[in-house]
Amino acid sequence: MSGQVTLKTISKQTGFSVTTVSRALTGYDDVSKETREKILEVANGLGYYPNFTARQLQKQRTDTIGLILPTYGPRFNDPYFSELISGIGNQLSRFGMSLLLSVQAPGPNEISAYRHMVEGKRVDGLIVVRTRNEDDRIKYLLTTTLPFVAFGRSNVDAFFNYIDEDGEAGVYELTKYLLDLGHRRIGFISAPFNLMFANFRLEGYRKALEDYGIDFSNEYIYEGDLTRKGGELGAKKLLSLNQKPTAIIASNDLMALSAMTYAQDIGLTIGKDLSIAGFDDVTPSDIFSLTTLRQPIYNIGCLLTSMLQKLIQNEPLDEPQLLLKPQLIIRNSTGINIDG
Amino acid sequence: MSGQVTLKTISKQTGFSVTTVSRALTGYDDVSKETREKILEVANGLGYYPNFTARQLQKQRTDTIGLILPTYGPRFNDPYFSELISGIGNQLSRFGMSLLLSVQAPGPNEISAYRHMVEGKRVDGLIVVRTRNEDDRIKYLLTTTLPFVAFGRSNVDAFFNYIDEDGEAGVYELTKYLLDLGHRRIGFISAPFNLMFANFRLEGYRKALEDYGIDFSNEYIYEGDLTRKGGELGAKKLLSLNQKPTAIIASNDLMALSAMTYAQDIGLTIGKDLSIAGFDDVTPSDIFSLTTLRQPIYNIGCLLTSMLQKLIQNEPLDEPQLLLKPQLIIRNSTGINIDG
DNA sequence: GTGAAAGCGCTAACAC
DNA sequence: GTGTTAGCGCTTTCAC
Repeated sequence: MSGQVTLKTISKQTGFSVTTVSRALTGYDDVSKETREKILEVANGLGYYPNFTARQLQKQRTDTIGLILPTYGPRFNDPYFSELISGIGNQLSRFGMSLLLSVQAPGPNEISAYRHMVEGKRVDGLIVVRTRNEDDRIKYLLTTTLPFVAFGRSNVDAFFNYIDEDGEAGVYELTKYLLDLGHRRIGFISAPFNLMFANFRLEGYRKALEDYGIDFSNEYIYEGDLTRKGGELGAKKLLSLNQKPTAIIASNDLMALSAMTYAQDIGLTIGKDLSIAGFDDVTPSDIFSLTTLRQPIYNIGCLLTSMLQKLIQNEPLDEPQLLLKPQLIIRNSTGINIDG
Repeated sequence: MSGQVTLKTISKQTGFSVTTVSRALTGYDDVSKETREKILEVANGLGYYPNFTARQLQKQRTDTIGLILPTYGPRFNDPYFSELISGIGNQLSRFGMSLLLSVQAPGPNEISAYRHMVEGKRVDGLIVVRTRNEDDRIKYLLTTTLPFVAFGRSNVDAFFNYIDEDGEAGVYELTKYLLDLGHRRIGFISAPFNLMFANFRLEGYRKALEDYGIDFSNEYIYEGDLTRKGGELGAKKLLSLNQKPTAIIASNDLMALSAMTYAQDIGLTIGKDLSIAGFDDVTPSDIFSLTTLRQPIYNIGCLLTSMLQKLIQNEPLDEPQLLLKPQLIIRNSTGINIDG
């Protein structure tokens, strides 16, 4: 590996000490102009590039943040994550930082993946996504000193920084909108109940019914898994009830879209025989003209990252816990209830 | 930072030298059983975790591979990348390796992003995706000694390892299928021509026409940008020709889907008035019943990664240049030509 | 202004 | 078996 150009190489070549070379290259002003120029010239000629690892070790800083995607199965088709990553990546690059990405399904190995990053000192901070009930990852991170930001709240007994969508308010508004259209039997295809956002969204639904004096019935709730399959099964179950719902809300667009497909397959006209709404407003939802609640996921990725960057720099956060209001996007998948 | 537990801490605590501690913990067998047990006990008690950076520096190995996503604009909604990342991530985790991810649009800064990873010695290898004509990234990597694998071929004057889909064969088959359905005017919404796969796919189209004795006309070709917008514009242009095409092939599903939407909006029935086909078979394509060519992107991610792992280990590759045949998936978006 | 020396935390070559 | 020594490439006191 004689090809490797280090400070030592330049030092030998120029006659200056490694220290001086380092200072010249880093831009310290206590190096004479001549020296600096000479060193820069040689460094450029040799194609010097600082060794990141060495710098990290010395500085005890990696300029890298970590993200562990909690994905099940072989794929994560939910466009949710790709938009998020895009936002994070773009924001990071503005500060010359990098992203260390892992893919690890929730379960016994998950915390190991976090430990690996945290205790192996691989990252300066972490972003936790898709928070859960009494989230183990957050509990773990709270025992460490590593800065982190969560996308989502969690019911743990301690303060932590997060950004979240106000799913409750969003779904409340959506449900009210459907109620105002005359719907009285509204099905709900939920996300897994261990996910925090599932409960908030369901709560918005429950409250809206309550405010309209309509009984909440478990029959109308289906716990889906956020995948297309889940949406289909949910629609199947709800639409086979004696008292079929005239509208269905799904906890994410992916499930809403497949519920829609299922309903169409059994001959229902969406927006007339059955209203369907989702949550997220990811890519194909507008093509399907799906009524939904928009989360600006790309922006949230940026925001999460800049929050984390501030935490790492020990700068104060103006809003350590940020609750964003999703925007109700009304399209053609919902309409007035024509069913008695 | 007294909290940091290092080999030194354990060394002091147990009385053994740092070396011995290191060897005991790494599992060398030249440490006595007693010593090892004692050391392990103390290490566990203290919650020791090896410092990754230090290990990297010493070993001159990062156990990390790099991926720089060449995305334009604020978003990359193409499910393509998320599936790829998922495959890469899962394969990496099997070997205890990590992924360093960057997001960098093609352009003057792109090579800097590569240099940053390569010359900063941040990764042991790289995956290059979405190869281009005379791909600068590949040319650059060829000047280094870093192992890399490309997803896609490129017309550079040197050998390199890649996996690619045989887009030419795939589109040839698809075009023939449409020709056999009686279509004679077939539009083609291409990917940007600087992308290698764009040309291969177009070539498959051209050859099939040739084999059927049909003139190739530039009028029927639209250079799209792989986004939804591009598909819409392409459909608009092609469907406003005097001699409208009766079928349209798009270079990816995203464009095919939005072309489909556009065509529906102007009153055409897909599969009857107009046949549409895409390429990729990403998530929502089956919902739309889009005829397409399937690329197993998740698997390709796994394959790319295991190829790269072998290269890094200096193991021989059975197939250093792998050309996969995409699978034609026929759905309802294509049908016989009813137009004279 | 510049250099010598120390050290970040780890591993490896070589003694004993 | 275990310890000593050296070193990965860099930054940072602290002298001079």
